[in-house]
Amino acid sequence: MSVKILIVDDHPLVLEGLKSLLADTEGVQVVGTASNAIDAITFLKNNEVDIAFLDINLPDISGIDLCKKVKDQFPEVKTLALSTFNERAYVSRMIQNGASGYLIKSSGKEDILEAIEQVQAGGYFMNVQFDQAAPTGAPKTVPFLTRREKEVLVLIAEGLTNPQIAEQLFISVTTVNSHRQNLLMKFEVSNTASLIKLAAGLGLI
Amino acid sequence: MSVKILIVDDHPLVLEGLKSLLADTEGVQVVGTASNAIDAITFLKNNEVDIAFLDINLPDISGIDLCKKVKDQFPEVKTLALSTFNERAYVSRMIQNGASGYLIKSSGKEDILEAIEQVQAGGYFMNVQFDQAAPTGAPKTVPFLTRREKEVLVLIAEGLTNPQIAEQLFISVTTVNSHRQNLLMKFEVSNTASLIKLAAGLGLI
DNA sequence: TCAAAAATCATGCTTTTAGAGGATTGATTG
DNA sequence: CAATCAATCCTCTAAAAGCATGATTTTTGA
Repeated sequence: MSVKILIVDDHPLVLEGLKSLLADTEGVQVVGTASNAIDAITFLKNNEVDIAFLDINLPDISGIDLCKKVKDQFPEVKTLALSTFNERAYVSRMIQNGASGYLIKSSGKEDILEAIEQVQAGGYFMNVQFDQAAPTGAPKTVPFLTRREKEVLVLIAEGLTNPQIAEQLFISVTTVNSHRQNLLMKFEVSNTASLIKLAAGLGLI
Repeated sequence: MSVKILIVDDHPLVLEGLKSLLADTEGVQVVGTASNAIDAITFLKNNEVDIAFLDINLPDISGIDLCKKVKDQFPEVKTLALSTFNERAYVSRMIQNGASGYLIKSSGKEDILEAIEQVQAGGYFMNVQFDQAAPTGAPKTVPFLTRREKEVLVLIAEGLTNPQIAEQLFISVTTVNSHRQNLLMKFEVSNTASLIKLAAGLGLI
């Protein structure tokens, strides 16, 4: 009996690539694909799936949220995060949300098959490149940000100054500054440039 | 006689996906793939190619530079830029460097085939999504940056301050500041946060 | 070769950030 | 209920960034 796989990614090329790579493989069967979270959930309701490959960047909701939804509604479905370099740091969040592993999209066929094997056996799979190839100042994990911090972060990225942000959010400049300091602390950086670079690399802005 | 295609991308999945999409298509033949610029150039030296699909983010040199190299050394080869959302703005630079068009990686099969047809006929191809889906404050074009400006930009993104950058580059703080001001001007922004966000979105850092 | 562009430096001024050290309120939750 | 945490506000200082204006020297490309 073959492992039933659902692929969720909004890039037809990735979909096609994975399908093609897995097509001629014994014991593995791509039973469906989806390009957004809603279709993915719908598919899971109506079909039996062993492993769901989840892209981290989806048009409607983030892969992280989708992962949570899937594990909540379909706990028997194992999930594998699909990420690119820049999203490495997201992965720990996926794992926290119940993912059984992750694959970077530049993985070769061997990695992918190994991942499926491991995960299907109830284990976890992590690309080895994960730890070594962490480029330029990526944090170990995506810091947990509060609602307000996220708002402030976005406004900083849009180029607003503290006074402007204060005006926008109807709060005092000192409060904005507090959030700003907290952001710097949580990202373990010491200025706006690094902050924005990291946040951008993590897809937060 | 079929159109001979070379695909240059460092993601096996994209390579596989494109190959798979084009495999069963009449009149189109993927004659080779490369995952970096050096391999691509080598392949072009030894093989006849009609159209080269060039990923914008390659491990060794940027797709923009590769595009230039290809057009210099192999003017008869037509080039098609492969980009993701975030790199839209790069595309104009590719066109300036002689590319015959671009495809975003989320294109479907129809788009890809149409692109090949157009380009092979001597025309240009642009995804329609290009103009409409320009998100959050992207500039019309990627500003042209000088060598020094790029260096300074990277160091800013790494979180260095003007004094630190000055020390690093063995130049005066005022000079660093000049470059910084020029960067702000060229990107049409007024602070570091916006600058880094844009630069990150364009894959410059 | 000659003009444009790049890289270099300076001065003075204002605004914004970064950093330290608090303090208060309200909600959540074990 | 007490502890925790988010969100709010405060003062003060020093450092850095932003803005204007202007100038000299290399490079480089047409």
